[in-house]
Amino acid sequence: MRIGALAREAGTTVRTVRYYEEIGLLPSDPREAGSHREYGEDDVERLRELLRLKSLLGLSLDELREVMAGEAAREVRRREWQETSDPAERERIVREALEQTDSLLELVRRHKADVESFEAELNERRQRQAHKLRELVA
Amino acid sequence: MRIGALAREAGTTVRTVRYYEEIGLLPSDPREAGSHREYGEDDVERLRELLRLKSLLGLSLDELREVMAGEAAREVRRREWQETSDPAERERIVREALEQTDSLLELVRRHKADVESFEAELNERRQRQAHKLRELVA
DNA sequence: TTGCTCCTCACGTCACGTGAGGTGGC
DNA sequence: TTGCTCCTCACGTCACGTGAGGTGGC
Repeated sequence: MRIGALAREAGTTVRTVRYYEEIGLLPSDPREAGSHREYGEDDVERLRELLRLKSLLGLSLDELREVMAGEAAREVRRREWQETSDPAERERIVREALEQTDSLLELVRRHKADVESFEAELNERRQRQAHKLRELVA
Repeated sequence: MRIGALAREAGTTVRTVRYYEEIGLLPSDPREAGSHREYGEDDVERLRELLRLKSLLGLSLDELREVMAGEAAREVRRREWQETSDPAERERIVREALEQTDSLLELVRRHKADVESFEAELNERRQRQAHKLRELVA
């Protein structure tokens, strides 16, 4: 899969993918200078998650880098998982993955709470306006 | 109220206020060159609303300008309201205000739906991980 | 061979941050 | 008079957009 396909699948532009690689948000396995980049399905997923965290929660690329420290660890965990069959090891890996998911959920819920409080404020405003309208029509 | 107080009250910086004035998001009543800007309580409210629409929904300043066409109209409505006592006129004004509030609510609800669908996806991921953990421990 | 996509500079833009140097009001 | 805040340039930065000019793969 080349860069154009990746960008299309993830819903962004080729330039954004190159920029994310430049600043280290996406992996840049060493290529011959001028040769094409190659990507897989997990790159699509990773990029999609980055884009959603950015557009929905408004995180900066620096903040994304911190969150993605967890995401990079996620891939490492997958590989470790394949390489071990020790149940104790596997349990540790799953517990780490759970922690990462929980911290993302925390972020999303906090943001949702802010959105809901704004929504509530607008609803009150609507109530007042509707009330005023009823007064006038009555 | 001067620019520093306005920025503090609204939770932003002096530079941002000046920039918003420069691009026409905040009013720039003509001053003598070099003299101080003056603001009131409604400027605080307007700025707060701008900042929330930007940070929560991720709107660009161009998009804010469109939304604020409605907000500017809101102030105009307030003045019109004071100047008329004709019930038909007043009814029209309130109906316009309601429409503006409803369109903001639409924006907020759409965004909230996106956030909730991301939250749901993370919750599913959490479920799968918790399930895997139970398998390992059992 | 012809299109389409890819590559690397490199300058432009949006939304401000951050001094530089100077002036106004309690 | 001394601080603090204000003012206007103006250059810097972050997260890309947008060509310019050239190369690679079906």
